[in-house]
Amino acid sequence: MDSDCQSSRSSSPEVERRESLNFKSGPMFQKLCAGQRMPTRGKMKSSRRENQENLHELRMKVNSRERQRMHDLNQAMDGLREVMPYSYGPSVRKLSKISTLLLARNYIVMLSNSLEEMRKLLTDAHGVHRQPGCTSSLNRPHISPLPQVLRTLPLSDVNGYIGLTPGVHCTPETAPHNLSGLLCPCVSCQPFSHQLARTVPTLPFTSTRKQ
DNA sequence: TAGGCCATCTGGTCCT
DNA sequence: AGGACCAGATGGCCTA
Repeated sequence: MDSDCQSSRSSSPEVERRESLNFKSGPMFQKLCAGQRMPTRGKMKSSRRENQENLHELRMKVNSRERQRMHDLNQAMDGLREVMPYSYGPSVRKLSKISTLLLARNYIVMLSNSLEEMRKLLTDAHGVHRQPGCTSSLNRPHISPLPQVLRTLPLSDVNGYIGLTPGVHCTPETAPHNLSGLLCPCVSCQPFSHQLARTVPTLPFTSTRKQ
């Protein structure tokens, strides 16, 4: 293989099997072969075989690049998982891709809010007046700006920080839910958040679990 | 066993 | 022309 497989499942056997079995019966191969001009009878066999080999080689090259591209994408996804406060711990299953993206989004929102609160506190502390046009909210409940600490906390504490507790059951009637200025991940507030519940059972999103 | 997640292949489209 | 990107299809693995 031209690259190491980063996933838990080895890709090599699958790749070899598919590339050897599928290609020559595949639609692309058949189409391309059908489109070839027939050489003179004497050279027909060797020429056709050459074409097939070239096409096969080309296909293998394209497949390999695509595989590498997806591996790079997965590596980036792993990098994202590493900086998420939820994603480590022996008892926590690896986040799915969709869960990673949704949680990352919420995490960014959370950090942004923390930053805004921090700015507000600093502004208040130093008696600096707001600039015209500043939209920082004044009536939002206080959020402790402790993202560094957050990363070392147990999951339950993190949940508490972002306003989610096990036992909170969101309903469509009460949406949008107030999570201290954060985006609630329940199905009522976010269309795709239900996937979190299924893939991350240790997170307190069980109220959105699909039955 | 059904459904979710994933890796891979493939063909099309866009870009350089 | 060749490579990157994308989305659909397919099949394997895993879990509830």
